[in-house]
Amino acid sequence: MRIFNTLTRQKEEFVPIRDGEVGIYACGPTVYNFFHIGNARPFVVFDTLRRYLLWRGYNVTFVQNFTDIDDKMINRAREENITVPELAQRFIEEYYRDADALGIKRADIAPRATEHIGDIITMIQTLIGKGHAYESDGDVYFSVPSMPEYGKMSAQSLDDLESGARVDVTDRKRNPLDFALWKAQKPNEPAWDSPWGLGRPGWHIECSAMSMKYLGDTFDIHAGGVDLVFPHHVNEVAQSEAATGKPFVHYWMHNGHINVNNQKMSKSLNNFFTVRDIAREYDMMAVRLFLLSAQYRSPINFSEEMIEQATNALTRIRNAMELLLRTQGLDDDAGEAEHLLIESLPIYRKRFIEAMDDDLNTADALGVVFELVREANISFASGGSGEGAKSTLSMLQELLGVLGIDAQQHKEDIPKEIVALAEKRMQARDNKDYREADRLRDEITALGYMMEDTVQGPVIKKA
RNA sequence: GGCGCCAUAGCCAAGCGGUAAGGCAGAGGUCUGCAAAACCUCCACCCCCAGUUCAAAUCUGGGUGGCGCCUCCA
Repeated sequence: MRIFNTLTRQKEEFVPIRDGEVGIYACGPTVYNFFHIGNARPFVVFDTLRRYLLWRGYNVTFVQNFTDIDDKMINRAREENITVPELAQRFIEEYYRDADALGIKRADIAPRATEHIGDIITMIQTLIGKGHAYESDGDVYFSVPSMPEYGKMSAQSLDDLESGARVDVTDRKRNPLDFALWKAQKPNEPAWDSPWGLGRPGWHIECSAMSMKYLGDTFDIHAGGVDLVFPHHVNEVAQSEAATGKPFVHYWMHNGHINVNNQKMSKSLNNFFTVRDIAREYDMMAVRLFLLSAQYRSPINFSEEMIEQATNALTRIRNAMELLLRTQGLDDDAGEAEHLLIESLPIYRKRFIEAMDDDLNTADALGVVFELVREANISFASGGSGEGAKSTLSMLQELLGVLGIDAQQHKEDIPKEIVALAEKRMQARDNKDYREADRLRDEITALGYMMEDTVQGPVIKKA
């Protein structure tokens, strides 16, 4: 597999540190609110990466943190008049509710910053001991000039950064670029005891401490949104490598943004859509399909129209799967088209792999899936062998499963009254009383269901 | 000001030197009692201008237009 590595700004062949094993750390949410569709992109994209690597036979350890202490947490807790831990607990639960709906597998390890204060303190002590950090009035800062390579990943030299520095200038810092590892307690803030007095960890240090704790000093893949490259990830690299003297991460992956009207979606512009709100109106699997419809590094525009397009595309997949499902019960002879399709199933798999191997090109991979859908429709339109339908369906499900798209229509019980109406309609139809049949179908439609007459008989679906 | 990214049909989106995948929408048709679904056909001189090459959407240079990062941010 080839992965675009932000470190080198090019696609590189992915070679894991240990054969057959992959360690991935993905920056998770700050749990102070519902997450928006822009937040959802990395969750879905890197979940897809994980699923793909697992499918290819790797033993994957996937770590995604919860940031449960920072300014946003403290402010929000105050507004809500609850404690920070209460806020965190609530939005971790809400995170899982939305993430589950999007088909995001739960991380193998989901560490919380507040549960790793000890690890963080130990790491800060190491940095101070090695001369890469210093205490100042209860704060601890990382000394950026102590790492000459600083900023390499963001393609910015120390000089560039210094000239354009817009960071807070505090007299506690020796250099404006230095960043906080530990922040002394301010009035009414949650705090933990430390060698520098009461305080709390800075943002960047938690990811370094937790990722290395669970994945080792050097691990394979670290992922997140592009906006995290600087300063978050740059700082992680600096402090981690300063602490261990070893390379921190081999491959850095960064997803592009989701825009609204070609503008970045952000809280300050107030143009964001939470996944929770979208879920009220749209199928979450369509949302996932939308998120995977472009290669993960390119920016994509969010709009209702895009979700509707994805919804219709999803329906096309579902229709084909239903056709295959119905055909499974049949015992017709396989036609020529079917034979050809069955023979070419491995080719679809191969093309799918080629697409995914190319830096997780899900857009291309989806193209392969849709071609398979069309061939399935052609081959099984008027019957076919149950066996053939079964293998086609399982290939389709396998590929969709890698993308995390559960296209299986969830079997809902059709209410008895609807079934009764459908039976009456069948009788009317058999009697060639089409007027009555159509009237009954309209009635069913009005009740929120759909009737379709297929080769295998009538089908009732929820509209 | 510094550092990057992008520009393919009405809307999305692959393509990475050999003559434009796929999805949505639209038009016509086939099938069907009618619908629906499905299938078939149609719908792109790849932002502009130069250059390299037998051959460029694909490489180079220059424009133009959009976006991002440099500050909390997925």
